[in-house]
Amino acid sequence: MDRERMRILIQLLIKANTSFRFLIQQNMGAIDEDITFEMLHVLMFLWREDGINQQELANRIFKDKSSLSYLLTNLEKRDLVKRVADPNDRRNKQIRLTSKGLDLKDKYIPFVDGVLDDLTTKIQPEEVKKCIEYLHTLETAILEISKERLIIK
Amino acid sequence: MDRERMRILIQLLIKANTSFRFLIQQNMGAIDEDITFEMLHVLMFLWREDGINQQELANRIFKDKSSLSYLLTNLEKRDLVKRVADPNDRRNKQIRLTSKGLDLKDKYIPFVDGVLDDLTTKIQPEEVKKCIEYLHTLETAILEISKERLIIK
DNA sequence: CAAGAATAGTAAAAGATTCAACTATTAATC
DNA sequence: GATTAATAGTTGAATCTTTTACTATTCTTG
Repeated sequence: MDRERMRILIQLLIKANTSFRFLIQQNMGAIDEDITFEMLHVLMFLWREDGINQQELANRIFKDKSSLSYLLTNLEKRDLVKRVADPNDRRNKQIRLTSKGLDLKDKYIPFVDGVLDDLTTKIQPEEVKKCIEYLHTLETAILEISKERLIIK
Repeated sequence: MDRERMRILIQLLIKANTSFRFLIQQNMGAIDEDITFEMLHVLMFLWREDGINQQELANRIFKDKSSLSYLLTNLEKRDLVKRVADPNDRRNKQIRLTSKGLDLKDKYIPFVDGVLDDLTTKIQPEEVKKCIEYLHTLETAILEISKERLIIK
């Protein structure tokens, strides 16, 4: 019974994730720019914290470093970001927004905020808070088991 | 404040999803078979409901029909499934497990169940139940807004 | 200080996803 | 019954993700 419930929970996790991406991606078309959900995810972070190094950025958006490298290459191609060697540690690359990349902020933030606001009209604040807590518990559990199984191997 | 909370919730959703896939994929290597997390996801469903048509399968595992087509091609290549035209509606393809595909069940189900059981040792049953409820609310909200915005467009 | 270990980022290859367009088939409409 | 619309699945192209291996750089150890 517990296992079945957990299975249902994981399925819901996958479903909600897929649905959210779809929601954003489908409605991004209204903004006349050539970026995808994944690029937007990167940009949204940079709009908050420009100049962060690549590894930290990968950690913060939960992407593999090589996935991020690919995405950044595409963003550089569009002249939205620049990779800059970190003077303090030449293994690192800092990611900087270009002025063009910064300009997109005014286009996309109202859109994303609009979606987030729409969501808040359908879920009670207390529900959001609770959902965060429970999901955090789940995510922490997943990470712990990941570690435990790594040790066993 | 509400928007910020919602943002945090979405981030957690993405993170938990990524973490779960990683947990499964990393530990699948211990089973000496050449399948990925995504293929396993498909197989797990077929082990429960063999012979389902492709569209229904895509719906049930929340994948785009073309993604599923790609995955099924890979599973067919490995002789794990077979596509069979549906005699009642020739637009449809039914997906059937081969005996080889069925044999994998005994290898993978104990593994996946083990992971799910591990998770249940770290989260209270009541927490799982609540998490399902809240996540379902979130997912329903996402779908509703998707529909509303589709109508607006 | 030198050697070995660890780290950040890139690249290649394969798998996976998405979007748009297509074909064959079925359903709906007149 | 004929025509139009809708549906299931495939395909191509681009994007994205993962794993592995690599290089350059930095850190750690003796």
